[in-house]
Amino acid sequence: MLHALADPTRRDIVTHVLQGEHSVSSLARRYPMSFAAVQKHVAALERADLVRKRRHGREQLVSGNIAAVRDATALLSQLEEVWSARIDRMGEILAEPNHPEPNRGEPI
Amino acid sequence: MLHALADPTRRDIVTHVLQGEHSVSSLARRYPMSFAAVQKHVAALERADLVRKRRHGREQLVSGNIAAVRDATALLSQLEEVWSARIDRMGEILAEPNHPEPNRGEPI
DNA sequence: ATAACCTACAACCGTATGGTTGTAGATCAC
DNA sequence: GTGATCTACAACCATACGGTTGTAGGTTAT
Repeated sequence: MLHALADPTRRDIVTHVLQGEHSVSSLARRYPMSFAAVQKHVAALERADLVRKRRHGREQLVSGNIAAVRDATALLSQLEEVWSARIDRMGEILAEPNHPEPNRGEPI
Repeated sequence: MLHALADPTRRDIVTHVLQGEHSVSSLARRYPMSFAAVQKHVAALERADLVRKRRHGREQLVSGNIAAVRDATALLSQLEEVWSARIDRMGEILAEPNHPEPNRGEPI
């Protein structure tokens, strides 16, 4: 899923379809690559559930799935939480009376 | 950078080195793959500046760069902002008097 | 000095990725 | 019906990815 968002073209596609539905071909016109290439990008986003498709006559309308984007963001936020948890622990340790030397377990 | 975080092993490495410094070999011991493989992962994370290395004797101590993680999170958050901006616009449009049919520019 | 350890890097392999072109099925406009 | 359009998919290509093994250099311990 993060892999799907790692490509700039795909992020741009997600940005646009989050603002409203777009057909695959109208999306394809925005980028300097073939229709098939954009179609593959959309398929990759669809596989990651970042995007949904809805048939409308001969065209396929693509829209963004905000929930999946939030999931991705949450995943990264977890990393930040780990970091702040470490900071908290450091605060606790420093708050303790006569704390030992904080080496990495390698006694001198 | 998102690509660097797309791999589960690399995310796990980031998680650990955000909590404290670890040598490359001690990291390697955590995963069911060769030392060289883990070394490559660390190199990829270093290229994305998600991780820093510091020489200490014969070992190389790896630590996490929280700023880069925040940048990645911010990048995804921008997508969510686009979404909420759309919601806001929808509110405005609905608030307008006699709004026209919101088709996609294809007159019937 | 020798052995053990940590790291870096190159070479290789199978597979996935991002792109292309081409073909074919639906659907719409005329 | 015919032609234009939108989509899907297969085949192909070059490159990158994630993994392996092997080699070599620097550091520590004995």
